Amino acid sequence: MDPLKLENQLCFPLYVAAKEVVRKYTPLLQELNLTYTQYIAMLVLWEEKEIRIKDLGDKLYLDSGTLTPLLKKLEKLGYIERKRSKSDERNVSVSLTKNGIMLKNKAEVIPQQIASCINLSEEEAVSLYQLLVKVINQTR
Amino acid sequence: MDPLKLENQLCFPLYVAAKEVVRKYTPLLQELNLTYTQYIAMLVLWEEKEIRIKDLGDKLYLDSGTLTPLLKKLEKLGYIERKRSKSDERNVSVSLTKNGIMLKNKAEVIPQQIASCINLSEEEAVSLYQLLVKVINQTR
DNA sequence: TAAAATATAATTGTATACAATTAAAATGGA
DNA sequence: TCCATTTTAATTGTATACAATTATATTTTA
Repeated sequence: MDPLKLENQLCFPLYVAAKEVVRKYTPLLQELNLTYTQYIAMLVLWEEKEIRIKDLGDKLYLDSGTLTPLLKKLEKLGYIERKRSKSDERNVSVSLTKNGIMLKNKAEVIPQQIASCINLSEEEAVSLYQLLVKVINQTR
Repeated sequence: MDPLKLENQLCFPLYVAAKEVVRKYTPLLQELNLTYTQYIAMLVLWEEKEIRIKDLGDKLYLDSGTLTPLLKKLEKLGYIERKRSKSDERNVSVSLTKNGIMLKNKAEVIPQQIASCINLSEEEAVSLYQLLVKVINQTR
């Protein structure tokens, strides 16, 4: 058993699966003018209404180097607004515009479309989810 | 159960786990002057000695848009050679240099180092592997 | 309180990813 | 054979990721 063989690597199918699933999102998200990363940022905003970039980064496991340009794009698209906090000027918060709120309707169909092409049983999906969470918690 | 909640998304922990595990590789691979993507390309070459870019792309799920600049970097580092096939000039093959072959020794320690920080049981690792393969096969 | 430390977003630089296109070579069918 | 199709790598353009640095603002501490 050679640990340097590609097929003996656990990380490689993880890397490929993530890449390929994200790629599945691409044509669906194009209808909303979003990329996958922009989409998960919108997911958070549809829950939170308003959030500091710092907290958004903690949730998405992304830093300002990724988020700053991404959020500027979402702002240019008219989905969000950015504003610097008055009480602590280090913080910038983002919040939904009317268009951003409305976009949620168009997004409703996406999870089902993805689920139907991933096509795991309920038990498999739960099991995969739990294993991934375990991996994530150990890499922190 | 809101399917648009971040925590109800299967893809999101998949995306994060892949990202974070790849990030774990980064400091280890720096010792070899490699990035993760360059590393998996080297894994294939340590098995195959020589391979067409097309076949390498099929194995790694990457296209020439990613591989061409990446392989040029590996060539510049002195780990591989690129040469166009004489019998079919559309094909370019890559093969290991002496330095590329020797690099394998330095890489031997990496799988164990990663395994120890992912820290899943044997059964969990097998289960995760199989679920990921299932996902990959369904996204093709 | 003044200096040091910390926190935050933005910037810079490097390396993917990938869709779409291009260019060259090879193949197949009329 | 000749032309349309296919195959392949390279190129182009856009969008991440992330380490490292920078610039401000805030908090802590001596």
